Amino acid sequence: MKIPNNFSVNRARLAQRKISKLVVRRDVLPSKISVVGGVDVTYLHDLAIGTIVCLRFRDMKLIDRAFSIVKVRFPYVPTLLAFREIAPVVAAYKLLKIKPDVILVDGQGLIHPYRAGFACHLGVVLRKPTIGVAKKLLCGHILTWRENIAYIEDRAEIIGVALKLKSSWKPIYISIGNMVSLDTAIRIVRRTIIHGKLPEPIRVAHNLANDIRRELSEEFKDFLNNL
DNA sequence: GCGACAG
DNA sequence: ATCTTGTCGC
Repeated sequence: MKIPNNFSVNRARLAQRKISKLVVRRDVLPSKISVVGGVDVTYLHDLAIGTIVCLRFRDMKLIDRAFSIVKVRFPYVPTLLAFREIAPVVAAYKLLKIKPDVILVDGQGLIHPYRAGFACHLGVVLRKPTIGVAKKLLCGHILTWRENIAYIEDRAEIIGVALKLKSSWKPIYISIGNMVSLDTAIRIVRRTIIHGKLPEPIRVAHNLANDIRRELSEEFKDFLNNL
């Protein structure tokens, strides 16, 4: 698939400029978090499978989950990921019985050239606290390490942190999405990491998405093979 | 102009 | 992200 047309890209840039202005960088969430959400999106041909899970903060137990399957309407373009993934995630969010206090997103928040990563985009659209957790850096650079954490700076602005969970592992990159301060975002991410280097809500959402994709490809095996 | 570039 | 088994390393 090719980049849409310049008009769509320009519209997306204008939208990102507005979204970045709507991002709330202070804590506007309960002081005692009780439910943490996690989202992920996976693909099967031209279908996007969006998942969202709710874990009880106290013990990271799964208490609700939902998913949606929609046709992909936007190609993957670095810096425009949100436009590709937001539809399936919002659709899944609406199906939840229990709404999370804060949502962990697989991707960047403020660590984005226009300060409008997927976590910011989703947080503004849902008017919900969100946090971006990414496995790679999209922009900016790592400043001085203090223990296992280092700020990420871009154009003279601190936009997130790199966190090394094991000396031999590559760091993960944490940035705020909406309605949380960076300090709170770091605290929440640290408390939700149990296995591996990703927060439990994101891992569970990722596993759910993969399970659904496997079932789908199994169900339509013959049909898909003839494409 | 060139390179880099979340999932 | 996805196509994919064994395999190198902690």
